[in-house]
Amino acid sequence: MASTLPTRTPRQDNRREQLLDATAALICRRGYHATSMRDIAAATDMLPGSIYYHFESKEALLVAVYAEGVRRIAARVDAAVEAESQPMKRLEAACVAHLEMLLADSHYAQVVVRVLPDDVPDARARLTALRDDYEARFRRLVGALSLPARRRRYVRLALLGALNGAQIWYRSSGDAPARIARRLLEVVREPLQAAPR
Amino acid sequence: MASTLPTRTPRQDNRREQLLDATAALICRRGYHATSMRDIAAATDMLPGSIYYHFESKEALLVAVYAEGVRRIAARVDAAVEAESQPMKRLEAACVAHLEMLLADSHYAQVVVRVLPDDVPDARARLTALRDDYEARFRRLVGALSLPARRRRYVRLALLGALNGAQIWYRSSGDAPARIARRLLEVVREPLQAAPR
DNA sequence: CTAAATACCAAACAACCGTTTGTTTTAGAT
DNA sequence: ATCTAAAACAAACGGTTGTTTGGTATTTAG
Repeated sequence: MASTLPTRTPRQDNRREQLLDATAALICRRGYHATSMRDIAAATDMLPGSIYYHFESKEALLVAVYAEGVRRIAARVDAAVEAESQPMKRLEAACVAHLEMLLADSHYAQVVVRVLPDDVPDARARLTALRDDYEARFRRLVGALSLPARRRRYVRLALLGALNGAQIWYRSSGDAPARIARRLLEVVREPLQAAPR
Repeated sequence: MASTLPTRTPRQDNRREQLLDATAALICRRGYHATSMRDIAAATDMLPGSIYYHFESKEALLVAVYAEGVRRIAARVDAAVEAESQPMKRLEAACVAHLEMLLADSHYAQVVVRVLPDDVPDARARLTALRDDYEARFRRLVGALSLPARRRRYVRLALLGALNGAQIWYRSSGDAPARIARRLLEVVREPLQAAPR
């Protein structure tokens, strides 16, 4: 017990962060199961066993990346939201920030959406908790729109589904993430023609 | 070359279909990489090697399940759409059929949405082609709504994203798939309050 | 009835997996 | 300069992976 009591400050050449970066990049491109510890080691110029100095398991490494992903996208969204005051503008800012992180700026954030909790049964609970914590922001933002209560839930779910789905079809050659975000929000905001032809 | 020229009709006790069923069920629950050939064999009361009589590789097995998934959900959606004539009713029927298959009725259909083409690089092209073929239906259905041309694309993408996203949060204890589908379509159809508070 | 093709078993293959162990190098505090 | 903990190496562990090979019932068609 308490085998590492005499702890002094980490070295400056600590490569823990580098390890997280590489893992995020690999998992976000190929998925969790298709990424091996040896892949991660190679991307970091390490030997596979060395990773275990920093993380006790592959799963723990994933959870760390996932948590960092939530932290980063949440921070970016929060900052964007705080810059606006009108509820709809705040929601729009959140959507734009969310999608910029998800499509372009952060491998970490992409892992949060790409890795399904069911992919890693033993970490399922922790991953969903992290994700729920993040998505609570959208609950609040949609809640501020003064919609009928029973619509709120589906507006939020539709919006998040539409945004996250972009990860599948997005190409960097097309519309920029911010524009996509606004267009998708626009779909939810403005009515379709309701009359039959 | 042409090693299997003398082909006669398959036996009656052929278990190919059983194999596809088991694979669909397993992949839809745990994902492609987390499902091993031995898992599939066990679920079919076979030995792992025996699978290779029916499919030349694990990848080929996935592609077969995926293709069958597209076939089934497409058939169901087509039938539902044909029963309606008004464009919006047709789209609604498609959404309902899509989500019923995706959330409850078909493991095959669930595989189509759960397995990302990037999970299996060597089959990527075939999987995306199959998926695109299916989604073309929604392109046509949305196209019939007489929307401004530049909105069509994002309406389709938002709708499919919202529907497919339900696979993540759906619980059988909540709203039924058909109701969820109508609620999500409703979000796209009816305007949010646009005025600031 | 018989020949041939179907459908599977049984057993192994090499490669890869996540992880452990013992040792060595290296940086930072004293 | 010395000592210690941090951080990595080197090499292997047992287990699992997808797949192959050779043999054997079983069924169907002529």
